[in-house]
Amino acid sequence: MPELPEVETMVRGLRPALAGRLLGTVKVHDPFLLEGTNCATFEHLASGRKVERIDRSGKWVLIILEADSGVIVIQPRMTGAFWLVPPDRPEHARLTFRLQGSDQVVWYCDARRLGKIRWHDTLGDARVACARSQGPDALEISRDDLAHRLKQTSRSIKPTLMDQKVLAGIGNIYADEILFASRLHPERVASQLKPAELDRLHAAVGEVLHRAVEAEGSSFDAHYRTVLGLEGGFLATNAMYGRAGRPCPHCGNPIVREHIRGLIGRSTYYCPRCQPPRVRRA
DNA sequence: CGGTTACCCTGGATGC
DNA sequence: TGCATCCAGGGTAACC
Repeated sequence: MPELPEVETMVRGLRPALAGRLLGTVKVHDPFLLEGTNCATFEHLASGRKVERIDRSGKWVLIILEADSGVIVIQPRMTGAFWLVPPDRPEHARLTFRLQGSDQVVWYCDARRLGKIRWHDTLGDARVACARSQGPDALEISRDDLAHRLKQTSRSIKPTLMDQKVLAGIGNIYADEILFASRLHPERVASQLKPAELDRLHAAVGEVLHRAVEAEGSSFDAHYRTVLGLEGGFLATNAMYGRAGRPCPHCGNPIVREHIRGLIGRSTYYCPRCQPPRVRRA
């Protein structure tokens, strides 16, 4: 469930706790999440290093160590989360960062163990790994780059927006909000959007994601919390996600929940009146 | 090769 | 009350 706004909230919360700090012991509690290296190697490489800064790439968290001595990349995927507050080890803790000269501990927890933890020797290696599986960040992509990328596929617009190789950061919740704000049906063919529709879509990507970052993301159950354990506020004000049968905030007609073509097993919420499958005649 | 589907994993909600 | 089933969905692999 962490999409771009939730991961951005994690990164902003981690910065004051980790940036510029010297790591003490780093401990992996669950080797299942670790890819490309073993626990002993990872712990040896990371422990005792100074954190230079925390970055985000799409839905990934990058913990960049000083003097290009390594990068820890964490993909929270569905249920990964960071915790600063609990003094004792929380449930589902998979990775622990202790800090030198402090009692502060940063926990990475992941109930469903879908998340991934990777070590990269250099920032260059980490950037290559990001670029291999992610397109431009959704908050940075230009209108023309987005338009060009959507032209390349005959898929529906919703699964295309959620394809991290097209642009990085959008998942199921924000795809629905963005398409509502753009007045586009989720099954519109990505390559057939008109220039005016591409304008609306590009504006909506930035507008919706910025609004969600301001609200510190979305929480619909205990899985996602900010690093202080607080709920994100986005779902208190959102238009579509989780609101089947309730009135569309624009036209008042009931919001529909469906499984759309190309996205089996995931719910899509939209307004059939405001988001018609084809362009209405003017 | 592009598009679609199955599967990974676990906890909470729902159904009988 | 208890057990089985379903559902959440990010991402990748395998499939057609």
